[in-house]
Amino acid sequence: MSSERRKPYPFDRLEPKWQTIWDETRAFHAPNPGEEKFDPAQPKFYVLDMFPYPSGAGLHVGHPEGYTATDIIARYKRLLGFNVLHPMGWDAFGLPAEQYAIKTGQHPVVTTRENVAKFKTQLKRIGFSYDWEREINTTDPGYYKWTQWIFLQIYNSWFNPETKRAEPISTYRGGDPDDVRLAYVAQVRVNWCPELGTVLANEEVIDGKSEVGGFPVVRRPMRQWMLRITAFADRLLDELEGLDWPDSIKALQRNWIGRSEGADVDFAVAQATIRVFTTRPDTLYGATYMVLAPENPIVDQITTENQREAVANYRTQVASKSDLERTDLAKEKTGVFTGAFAINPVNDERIPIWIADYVLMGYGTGAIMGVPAHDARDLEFARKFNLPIRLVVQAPADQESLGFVGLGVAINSPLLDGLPSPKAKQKITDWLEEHGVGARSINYKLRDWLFSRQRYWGEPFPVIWRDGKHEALPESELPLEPPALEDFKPTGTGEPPLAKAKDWIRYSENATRETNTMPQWAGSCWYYLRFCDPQNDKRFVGEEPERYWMGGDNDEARMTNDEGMTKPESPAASSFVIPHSSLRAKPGGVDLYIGGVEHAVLHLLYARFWHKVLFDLGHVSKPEPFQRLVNQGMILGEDGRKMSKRWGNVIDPLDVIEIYGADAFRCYEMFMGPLEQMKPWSMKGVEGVSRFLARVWRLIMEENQAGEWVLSAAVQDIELTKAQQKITHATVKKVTADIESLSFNTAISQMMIFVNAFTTAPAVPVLAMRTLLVLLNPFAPHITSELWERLNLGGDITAQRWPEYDERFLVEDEIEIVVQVNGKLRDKMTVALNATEAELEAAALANQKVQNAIAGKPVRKVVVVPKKLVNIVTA
RNA sequence: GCCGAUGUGGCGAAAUGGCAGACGCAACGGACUUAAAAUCCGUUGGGCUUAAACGGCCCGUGCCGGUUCGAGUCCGGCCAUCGGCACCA
Repeated sequence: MSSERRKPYPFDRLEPKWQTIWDETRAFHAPNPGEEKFDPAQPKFYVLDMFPYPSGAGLHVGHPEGYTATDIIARYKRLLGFNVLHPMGWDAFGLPAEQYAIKTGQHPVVTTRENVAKFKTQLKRIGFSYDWEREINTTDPGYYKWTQWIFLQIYNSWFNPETKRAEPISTYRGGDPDDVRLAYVAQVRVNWCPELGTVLANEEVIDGKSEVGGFPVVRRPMRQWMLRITAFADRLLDELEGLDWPDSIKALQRNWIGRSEGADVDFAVAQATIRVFTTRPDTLYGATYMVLAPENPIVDQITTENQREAVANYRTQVASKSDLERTDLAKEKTGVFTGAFAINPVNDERIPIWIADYVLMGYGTGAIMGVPAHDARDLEFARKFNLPIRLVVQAPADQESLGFVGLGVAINSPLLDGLPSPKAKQKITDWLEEHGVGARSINYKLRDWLFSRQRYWGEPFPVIWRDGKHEALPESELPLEPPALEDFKPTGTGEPPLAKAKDWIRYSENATRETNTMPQWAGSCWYYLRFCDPQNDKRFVGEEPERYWMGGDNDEARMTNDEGMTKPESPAASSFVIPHSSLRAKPGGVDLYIGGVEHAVLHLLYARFWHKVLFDLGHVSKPEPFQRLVNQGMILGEDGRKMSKRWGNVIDPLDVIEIYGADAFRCYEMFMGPLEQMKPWSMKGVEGVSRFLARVWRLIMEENQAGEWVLSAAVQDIELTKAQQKITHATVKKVTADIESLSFNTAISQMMIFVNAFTTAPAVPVLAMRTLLVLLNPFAPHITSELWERLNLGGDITAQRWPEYDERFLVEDEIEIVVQVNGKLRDKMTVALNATEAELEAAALANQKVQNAIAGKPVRKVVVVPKKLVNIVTA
């Protein structure tokens, strides 16, 4: 051997070999309905990864964590006979790609092509079983043609509040349809990022900085394209219920949508009526002042002459503050009296009207009633400006009523006294409605989606402007490709780079093209649909493939057995049980979607929104796109810190594969710990898993005199011993159940136990190896394919059926029983399986250690759990 | 402040309310080897007892309480760490 490290088994030769074979035989191609080799008798399973941005840095070990999990599921499901859709593609439009292009001074078309090639090579080297014939790229005209087409569907729709559905704009019977379109243009205070030269959605701004790059973001009014996602707020909220998603993600989405129920209340002022929103109408009697947002236009109308200057100064001061400064909680409350008064409708009290920046124009009505006794912010404000404070809610006995913000009992409120808060809310709201001075009301934190960007690398809007009005580009003109620009950098002024392409802009004599582009999320809002039918040039997805892969109506073909894995006692009963599957086809959508938690309120909310529009318009068969969602946990560096260039702790998958092979890499990623948990990388851990695979190899292969690997003489066609029989069936049972529950770490543990048990055996039964190889195949596809071939077991391992187990082989004649005294372990006894409870009790009481522990005390009770334990309770 | 998640050996972690620490890493001891690597076998939560071994005993899953014959697991209350939201009325 040379200085090169000796490989524990020849993964460096066999892994590329099998990858080539899989490519050449189209081993993982999933035929669509109607296609050759499509088997309609089999149920479908759609298992999807969140497709990556092909960044210049290539893969890091975080990417393949989720990808390996989905690949194991895909391979496992195929072995169970499912038609498995397991695709991969590239989310290549958007800021990261464009920033990279600018940084490297290359055109994004070039960098994207290179980055995609790099990612693809890396993914292939890990041996993922993607159906590469379905590969898609959001920047291909053949793809974004349909992104633009879907935009037009949205543009040509409105949300009918009666039906609570999106409907074609032609059904709108009101005035100007442009007022109700789901895609509209509005002058809004946007998040403008000077550094990136573009506006950003609320979801893309974190702590006043851009999510991409971390650059400062300022507020600035601009005319922009918006998508009316708020119309779907209730459905986006309600339909979360039925989804099999982590509670934490559901909570994040609920939080982001931020639904609040309450009431609008009208306060009369001299010149007008001011409406406030409150979630606590039951505290109306406690309103001792009113506060308007400084930007509220009504301020101009009501401000009195001698307060005019102070108000103007305050408004100027507020306008100059950044969002970050304004929302700084630590700062003191500020505000100015307008000189005006409002009348509280419930008691005709005259209360002063203030303006203060703790009231936001963008939420509710931009006006609040100040109830200092029962709101922390109002209390702080009232104390600072010496405004009156009136208790109107009695707190529970052990708590102070002043500053109590929970639910209590109404006091000092003539109409409501003695009522618990929820009842009081109802009563006062009814009263407000009866008197025409208020109504039930619901508000959301969710804002409409700011959908345009002043960047080059995105889908151009299929929209033209004529006489100051927008109109849709005819479908026949899709895809609308962006102009080929030499200089595609942001202009910095807010004018999109596309505006530089004078010829491109000019659509006709009197019409010009829209020059904004769509945000990076557009392509990822529907890519999972395109995977169903990626080459279709007539539709965004064919109806039949969409129904098959995204539908949920193939119940009759489902592989389920609700009896689960429990077995009847009688060996005469059917021996083989197909395990209960938590991964079975559930009604509708992608059956399993794995990706990072960072998309909780971005991609996952946007995609649900688009999907619902498409559903309402009859283009897709189910209302939700992703039935089951799992987030993989972040992988930290060996030092326990987040991987980053800064710490020099980034692990490159290819470096690991070079030394230990792709199978070891895959297995280690899964062996580290629970999929959803954050966990640190450990090269030593990879080595351990690599040793395990090498033991599997040497169980079947041995080196001859010439240093060649040949089939081991120990492998023989012999019967399994009883113990081997048992561990084999136990392993099938555990590995199957663990894959179903995505507990890949313990599945691998069980296979290690299995291999350890056979390592010492004088002869290795080929039958046991056969079972092991199939079980291990989803985890380590290369080594198992090679060993399957070497053992000459017939066919390709990917065409085998998943092994079944027989509960009968798991039971023993004798079992070990735990004996406790007062819940403490004292001894273990081996007893016959069929020992009666009375026999168990007698045996336990006769036990010497038990007698010692009892020490003559009277026995009060004996608990017998058959096949498990005996617990003796003394006085 | 609100919402969510997590606390178990030296480390990654296992444990349908029933033997805490499976499996792996690290460490230590042994076999093989001229030697090393690789491989194989063994030990390994803490403490007490014992000359030593065997054996025996006590303690131990963030903290305090509760339910139970029995709690890492269920319930109540705290603490800590991480993530999200945050003047949202």
